[in-house]
Order: sequence, then structure tokens, then C-alpha cells
Amino acid sequence: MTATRGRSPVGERLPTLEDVARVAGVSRATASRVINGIRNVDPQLNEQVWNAVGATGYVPNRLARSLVTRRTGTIALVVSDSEAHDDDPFMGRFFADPYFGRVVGGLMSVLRPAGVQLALQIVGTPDQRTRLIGDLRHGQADGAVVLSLPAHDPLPRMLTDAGVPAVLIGRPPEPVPIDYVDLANDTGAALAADHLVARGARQIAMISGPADVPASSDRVTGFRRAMARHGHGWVPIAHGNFTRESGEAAMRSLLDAQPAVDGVFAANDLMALGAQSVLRDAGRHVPDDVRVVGFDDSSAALAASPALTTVRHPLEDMAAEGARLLLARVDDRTMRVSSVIYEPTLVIRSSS
Amino acid sequence: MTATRGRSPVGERLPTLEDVARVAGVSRATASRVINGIRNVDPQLNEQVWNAVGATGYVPNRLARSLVTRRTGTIALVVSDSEAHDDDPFMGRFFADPYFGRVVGGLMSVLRPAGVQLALQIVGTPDQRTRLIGDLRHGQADGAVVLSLPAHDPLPRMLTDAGVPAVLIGRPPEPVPIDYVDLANDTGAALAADHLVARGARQIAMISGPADVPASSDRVTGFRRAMARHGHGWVPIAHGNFTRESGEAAMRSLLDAQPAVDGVFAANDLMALGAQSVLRDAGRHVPDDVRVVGFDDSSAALAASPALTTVRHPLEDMAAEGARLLLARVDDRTMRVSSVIYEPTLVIRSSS
DNA sequence: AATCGATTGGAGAGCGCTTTCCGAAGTGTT
DNA sequence: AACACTTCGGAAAGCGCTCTCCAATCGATT
Repeated sequence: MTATRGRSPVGERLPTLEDVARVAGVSRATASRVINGIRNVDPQLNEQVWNAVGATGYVPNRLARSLVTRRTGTIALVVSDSEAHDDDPFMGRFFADPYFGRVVGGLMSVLRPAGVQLALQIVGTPDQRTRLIGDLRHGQADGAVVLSLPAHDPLPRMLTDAGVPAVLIGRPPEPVPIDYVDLANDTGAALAADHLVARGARQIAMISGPADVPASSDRVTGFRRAMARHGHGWVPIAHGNFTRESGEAAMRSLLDAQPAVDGVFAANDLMALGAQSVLRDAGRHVPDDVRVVGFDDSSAALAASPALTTVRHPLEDMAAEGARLLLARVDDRTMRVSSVIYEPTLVIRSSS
Repeated sequence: MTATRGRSPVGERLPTLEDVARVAGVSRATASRVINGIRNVDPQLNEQVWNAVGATGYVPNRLARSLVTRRTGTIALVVSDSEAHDDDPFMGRFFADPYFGRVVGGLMSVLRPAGVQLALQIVGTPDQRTRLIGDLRHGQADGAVVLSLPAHDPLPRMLTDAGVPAVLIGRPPEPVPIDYVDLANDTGAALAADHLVARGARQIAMISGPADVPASSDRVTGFRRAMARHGHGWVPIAHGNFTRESGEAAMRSLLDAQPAVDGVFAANDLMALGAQSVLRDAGRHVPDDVRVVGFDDSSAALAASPALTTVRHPLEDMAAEGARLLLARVDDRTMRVSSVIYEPTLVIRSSS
């Protein structure tokens, strides 16, 4: 049995800058300069150092470097879920949802070329939130991309108060001077309304998401307003929570209340899918009897049958822009607070 | 609610352990002991220190701590894609795929309660691979969960050679003494075969994935073997690449070659979906004319219509087990190399 | 009362790196 | 040839933390 446990084998010390310097016959300072390409160093020494790097197999220790430079080359992806406790089943669903993956993909498309890595952080309790802020202020990460789920999340405010570079995906529930990217959800919903009306639907209903999520309430507002413009002062709305199951339940209650419904706008694709299946079971043909429009243009929309007409949400682009915004702020913390709003478009498929 | 306001956000020095010690009137060492709960400290001093922590708003600097403890409380999620260059569009698709999200969800279900965070790393070029190994050896992360995509990935071997704690999701393409979790893909495929035969299908074909991915070739092998047991010595196979489009193409070529086909097993759900849509367009009814079975039990399987019969792949459980395995190895590097193989089950829905 | 062992707190040596601060060269000007 | 300027390399001071020593204190044992 070896003496040390839970440690790498003894004597396996990795080469340090010190070693490189010794091999190259220069001081640690010079080696550091060469490796970081700072100031002109005599070409002769320069080569000696690089040779030493090759010979020793030296790789800089990021941790040590970060400790002094206060730059980590890491961005935190913070998922803020005020209610979550550790084994919240919701979180599993959240990650499996295309939303999460699309955001990660968008972020990475910018972060990866920049050599920045992403660290996933989930915060639920107030304690975790304070801890997160502390870590960020210490430079545990250079900045944070925040997916703020709960309605009254104190996190955005905490971040700005702490002076941590951060960008929100989706506008803050309450006004906070923080960078964010968002989608013109109301415009998107209006697109859906206009389309349903243009397709000849007369009895149009909506399946909404949770009322306290801004993206969700904006879709309701936008839809209502557009419908009003078309002379529908009142639109029946059934509430869901963005899951497929809730979409089914909502559609059932809608059918109950208004059997003649011939157009449905669901606040996301998953609920639209649920609605489609309920409609099918009820013997209604989509799109001949009932036109269905979703929101997000997730991969599920294409997989559906009939393929779902939906409002395209350019989430990857938004996340990418968010990453760019954040990187810019990390470089210049005095940058003016800004937000970028994306315009959604309608993707017409077979369900309407 | 304690507001750590009043401290100006930028530029001001954060309280260090030194500050806490001074305020508490003890030495830095004692403060450290109290905060890390090590050894018995006089209750009186203990309280003084905690008060000082509260008064100063102290949060330990993880970086500094990690530098000396050689523990970061971070696990790297490594996506290894030998071909990828920075703007590879494939990556976007990968993240949007439920596979990625399910893995993340499974990992987090274990990592989060353990207070461990996840750092996303994508490696494509040999250079990035060496860099990653270097970072890991330096303790940039305590261990790595590896999603190894390419067929002849040198990464698993490099990891074991470097002595870095690591666990693979899916068995290594070439035998390497490394921990991994995997699914009994062959058994799963056999389940599909047995089911199709039991349902009365006589002309059964398969849509396979890329031949050089172990998970994919195992499904082919398992399917072939099971079919042979049922007296089908030869099974027509069309090749796809796990995308919906490739599933459509494969189904078309299958219909061409064998118009009387009445049972199809696709190596994943996405391709099964593609097959379903081609069958529908060809006027074949699913499941009356043709029975379709997929693989994975992704959310898409449920969303399909008819809902897809599929082999359930307990990816979240597997990822969670992988995380547990990794955490155990981080604690004890001398642990015996082990692998956990999960048994798939068949989920029967309407497509068969 | 004297001694021994067990607790407990403090001093200080790093972890590996960057970066000022200086002194020693090298370059050009008068 | 003497001067001011510019380059360039090295010494050393940290970044914030942990943890090994060691000294001091205390109670208990003989």
C-alpha cells in the first residue's frame, strides 16, 4: 500500500515555469514573458525557452495564473431557479428541453473560438445565490450568462450590485440595469394571430404559459392585442406550463368550453404538440378543422405530424449575441448597458 | 436579508481570510481552521471568527484554495469530436439534441447535491486534446466525464495514461482500462427484433447508425443475432447517421429495395421519425401496414404520431451513475477500474 | 508538587504564476 | 568621449489560501 492516498503518484510533479526557466537557463520572469509573448525578448533566449517548454512538456497552470491575473477564461452559465432544491425533478426536465441545449450551442459558438469555457451553475436557495455572487466577485468566472427562470428573481439585481459582468437571456422580470438579449415575444404572438385570422379561423383560442414568466405574459399580451385589431375583443385562454401534458389538458378544457374552436395558438411548441394530439383524439383534423400554431420552432415542431406552423425563436443567435455582449463587457466594464431584441418570424408548415 | 451593499462594486478589495482573522483577533491559520471546520477550536474563538465572517462579508476565494488543496470541486464534461473545428455546425446540432441535455441532467442530479460544478469542454484538434490533458493534470478539474464521439478517439487512452480520473459515457471504441457506463445496446436491439416478430411482421428491415460508433454497431449486431434466432438469416439494412433526414433517405431506399417491408427497426428515434413520415407519404399505414420501432425513448418518441414504440435508454441514470463513479475515483484513485452496463427495456406505444 | 500527554493557536512556508522595480547593457547624440 | 535614453533580464513581492511544525497551555496522573 502506497503512503499517500487520493493523491497522484509521488514524484509525478508536473513541470512548472521554474523548471522551464532552469532548463532554458533564464529566470522565471523571462520564461513567463516569452510564454505570454510580452515585451521583446532576445530571439536567442526566446528560442531557448520554447525549446525548454517542448523538452519539459510544460503546460501553464491555469489556476495559478488566474489567481494573479484575475482572469479565468471561464464564463458561468447560471440557471437560476428560486424554488429548486437539490433533487428537484424539474431540473431534469429543464436540461432535456431543447431550450437548454440551444442556448449552450449558441453560447459555445462564440465562446469556443474565443478560447473561453463554460461552467454550469445552478442556484436555487438564497444561500447558493450569495455564494455564487461571492465566487463571481472573486473572479471564479469572468462573467455570467443568466437563465433566470423564476418570476421575482433577485439574482439580476444582485449581479449588478456586485458589479459582476453579466448578461440575461430574456429580459429581467423587474427592470434592472443589466445587459440582456430578448425576443420580441409580443410581435411573435401577433404574427401567429394574423396568420390564424388570414387562414380563415373564426373561433381562435390560446394556450398560454405560466403568467409570471415575462416571455410568457408578453406572448399573451401580443396575441390579445393583435386579435383585438382583428375585431376579436375577447380571446379564450387556457393556461399551461410549457409542458406537453399541460398543453393536452389546456386543449381539452378549450374544447369543452368552445367546441367550435377552429384556431389555436400555443405559447410553445411542446404545448402545441399536446394540443394536436388531443385534437386528433377528438376527431378534429389539423389543419382542416382546427389550425394550430406553436412558438419556438424547436426540433419538435418539425417532428410533429402534421409539421407544426410555429413562430421561430432564434435562440442560438440570441445566446451567441449574449456571449458577445458579455465578452465585450468583461473587456470594458464601463460599457453602456445595452439590450438586443430579436424579431421573430413565422414558419408556416402543415398544421395551419 | 443581509445586504452586502455599501461596498462599492468595482475596484474595492474583497475581504480576505487575513481580514477576517484581524477582525476576529486571531491568526489566519485559526480562521482557516474554523471556516473549514478542522480540529477542535475553542468555542469562544470559533464564534468570534464566524462573527468576523459575517461582519466582513467574507467568501473564500476558490481559486486560491484550489491552488493549494489541488481540489477544485469541478468536473469537466468533455465532448470529444475529433474533426471539429471552431465553427463546426455539427456542434450546434449536438447540443440541441436531447442526448446532450439528458446527460447534463443526469450528471447534475448527482453533482449538484455534492456541491460540484460542471465545466463544459469541447476538444477537436490534437492540440486542444493535449491542452485539456495538461489542464486536467494540473487540477483544473478534479475529473472528467467524456462524451467520446469519434470512432478512433485517442482521448480515452490519453486520459488513463495521464492518470486523470475519468469516466466514459458509452464504452470506449477500443479497449482501454477506463471506467465507463454503457447500455446493453445489443440486448435492446434484440428486444426490438423479438417484438417485431411477435407483432407478426414478416419482412423486417433495419435502419442503422454510423458503423464506426460502438453503440450503433452493437445495435446492428444484436438485431441481426436476434433475427437469426427467429429464422431470418439475412436482414436488409440501410445506413443512416442518426439524423431525421438520414432516416427518411434510408426508409426510401428500403421501400425501393423491398416494397413489401412490414417491420422496421431504426437505431434511434429521430431516424424512426423520418421513416414514419416517409411511410406515411408512401401511403403505408403505421402500424397496420408497417410496424416501426425506434431506440432511445427520447422525447421525440412521444411526440411522434403515432407515438413511437422504442427501446428505452436510461441515459439520465447512466450519466448519474457515471458521475458517482467519477466522484468515487476522485476520492480514491486506486479504485479498481469498473464499468456499469444498463439493461434497456421496450416501451410499447402505437407505432407497432 | 512535579511530570506527562493531549489540546490548541500562531508562525511561516509554500501552491505556480505574473509583474513591478531596478540595474546592466546597448544605442544614439552632442 | 561623455551624456541621456532606450532595451532587456533578473530579483522579489505578492495573489489568497492551506497546513505542517512548534510552542504554549491545560488537565490529569503519579
